[in-house]
Amino acid sequence: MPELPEVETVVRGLRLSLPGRTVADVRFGKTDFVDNPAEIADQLPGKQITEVTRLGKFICIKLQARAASAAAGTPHLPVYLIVHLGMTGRLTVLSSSDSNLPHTHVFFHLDDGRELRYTDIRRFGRMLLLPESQFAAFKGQLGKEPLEIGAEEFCVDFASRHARVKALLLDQSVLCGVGNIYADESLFRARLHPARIAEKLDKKQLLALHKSVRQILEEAIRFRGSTISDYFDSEGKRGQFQLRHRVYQRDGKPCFRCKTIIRRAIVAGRGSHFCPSCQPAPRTRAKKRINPQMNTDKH
DNA sequence: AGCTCTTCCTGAAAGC
DNA sequence: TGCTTTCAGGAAGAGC
Repeated sequence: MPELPEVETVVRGLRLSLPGRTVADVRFGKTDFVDNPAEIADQLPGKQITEVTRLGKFICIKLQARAASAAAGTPHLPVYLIVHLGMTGRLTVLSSSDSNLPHTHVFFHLDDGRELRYTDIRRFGRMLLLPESQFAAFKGQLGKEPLEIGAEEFCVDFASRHARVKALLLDQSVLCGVGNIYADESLFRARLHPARIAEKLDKKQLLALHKSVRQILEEAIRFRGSTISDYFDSEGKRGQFQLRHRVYQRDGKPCFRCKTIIRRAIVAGRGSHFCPSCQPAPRTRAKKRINPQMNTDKH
């Protein structure tokens, strides 16, 4: 599923072909994942793409009226087309003669005859248009960029929280961009069990987590993301980082570090993969324990 | 504050 | 064989 490294890979690909292009026309299929399809279809034609950036897991495509039409009168302020790929979203630039992938729901016709297409099997993605004036507020709702946050800041943010460390890593208002794969891989590298309570971690552990999140994301970007089933970049290519996963979807297989069998359990509502030996479970209060291990096992 | 449950959606895989 | 059920998961919202 597209998380920060996958979205970054898509953005880097789009940056090679979109800036400078003008949107000629917009066509929609299903629109239940689009906030304001009519507005998008109305406002984008005639606007030129000036920038493609990433905010967490969001792709931000900045568009402006071209100089000539702006000079003609009506004030045309920049707008941002914001795209979240959800679970199965894909953005691809294709020639208009290329055949359609199934579940393609948005077509942006460009002035060079090509099309930017949005495909999303499950439609868990999201698309919206933001005027520039609302972009800062949108950005403000998101947590800090995991590749930018400093070690001290990271420690302060986590040490003040009572939540499970896995839940915090996934919380987009704390850190933006980390999803299930990279949360599990980061926790394994930092040797922390996903159910550990953040405020109970010591400084050394928090520093290790900060470092591993950053390292894992950087490595995953280098490998162009992870393709489990549905992720493909803007050129339709698969990622390669899934070949280097140490725990994600490796339940039942031996740990690369110690050979203990990797387990899967639900933590913070998400399937979580960990090595029970490298990542010891937090101490639990001695209560009536029916199943002394993790009582939420699958299989 | 933070946890769990539910909803959205489809296709793969398991169950019968 | 073929139909039915279950499940995965990012994010948001409800309820505790």
